[in-house]
Amino acid sequence: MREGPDIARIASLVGDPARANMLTALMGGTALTASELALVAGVSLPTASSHLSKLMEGGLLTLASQGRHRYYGLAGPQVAGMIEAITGVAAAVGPQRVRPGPRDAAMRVARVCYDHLAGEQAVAMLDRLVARQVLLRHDKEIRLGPSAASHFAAIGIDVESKPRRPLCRACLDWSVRRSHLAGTLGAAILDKIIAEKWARREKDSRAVIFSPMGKQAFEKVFLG
Amino acid sequence: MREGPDIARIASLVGDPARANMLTALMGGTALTASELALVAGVSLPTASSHLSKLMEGGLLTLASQGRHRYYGLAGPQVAGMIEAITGVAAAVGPQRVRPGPRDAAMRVARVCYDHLAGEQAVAMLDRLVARQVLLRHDKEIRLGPSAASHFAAIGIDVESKPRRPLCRACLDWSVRRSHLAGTLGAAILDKIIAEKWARREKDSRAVIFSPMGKQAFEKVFLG
DNA sequence: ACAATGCTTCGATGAAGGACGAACTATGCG
DNA sequence: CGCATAGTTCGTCCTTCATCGAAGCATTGT
Repeated sequence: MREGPDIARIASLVGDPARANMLTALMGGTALTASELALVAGVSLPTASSHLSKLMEGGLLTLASQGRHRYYGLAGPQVAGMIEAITGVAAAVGPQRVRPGPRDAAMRVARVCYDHLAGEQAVAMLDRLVARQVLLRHDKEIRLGPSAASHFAAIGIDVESKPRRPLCRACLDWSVRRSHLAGTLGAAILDKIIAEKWARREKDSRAVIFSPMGKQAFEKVFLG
Repeated sequence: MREGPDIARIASLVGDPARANMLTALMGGTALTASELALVAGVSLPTASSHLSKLMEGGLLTLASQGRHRYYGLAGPQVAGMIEAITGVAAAVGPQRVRPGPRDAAMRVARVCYDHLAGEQAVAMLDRLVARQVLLRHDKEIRLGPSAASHFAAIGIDVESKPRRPLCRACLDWSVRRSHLAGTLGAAILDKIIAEKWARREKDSRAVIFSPMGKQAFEKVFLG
């Protein structure tokens, strides 16, 4: 009636519980098939298919067909950011729910948030990096400290080249209610954790499980 | 079914056209009465009242009763940020709409975005401040340059004291599709513009109309 | 070629919720 | 006190849309 972008259309796409569950599942960063998404959404395959075509039409998802599998993924960081923002409001506004965070203990400790690490571990990591002044923080604004380049280079992460996406971003952790590190640096650190096999992704979940040795290594590098 | 914050509940609140219009109107930053919101939403008063109580229950609005008037406003910056994020996705995803930006030409030039300035003027301002290195920008991250303190002090804006909200933030402008300046600094600049009477708020709209002299003054200070 | 798997389309059903008019409550004004 | 204005509550209508079973396509495997 008054305005350009059709915000109600987008919001109502997210506003259905089945679709919201799908999108939340896709925040794990990996693309999923229609059947998997039907499972997490708790609906039948036809119903899921209908939801998926709506989300596609709304531009929130991308589709990669591989043989008879069709992998759906989030359309991009902007969409992920929107889901994050909505999740943040929902978490802030909804302490009427009994459980204050993720039901699963493992999810509280460490989980994937689109392409970076979230949960207690991630919050502790950002805290420590800021305390050691590897990163400098003013509220939501995070930038590299003087020792950042050498610190991250030592573990094989390049922070010198300027990527198109923001290098550092604060992302409000909805279980701990404090910020963790997002952006390309956050993504690179998660890659590192998985590549070094310090932790593995829990199947069908966003949870990230550290091995005892991996936890030690992670803490040595990031919390030491 | 799987998860903590009830994101579908929040999103579905925004997902109704009438409510979306109300929230968008409240992005202007000023609280509005139920009748005014009924008007912008294009619904009858009873319908609006029903929507408003739902938004209240969802925690998206605050209410200030003054006599027989009840002023509804956005619950806070987090909610505003969420609306922004949704608007961004809707704008990015919805070029199927014929008009690429706000219908109203004045809205394209300058408008209020919750508590700061948006539109062509605002985008030009950020560009210029970055070009002059008053502000330093790496993608979404904006921080103060060396000359920022003196530059803003000269026009009566204090950037030294650290506020709780981020001082600078990039906010994607959905009409121009480039960033403008948000955060407390963005808000302070808008205050300045209004206080100096360089521009006035258009009634019942987010549009900001510069006077000829005000435009000159603004351009001298921020685009000069 | 035939079966099996993965997914989509079709059609019918049912429930949720948005719409408004009328009646009710509350505040302000003369 | 009585009238006007602002807003909410109630009851009812009606549209929208999520849901599922069954059937239809498409791709892979034997």
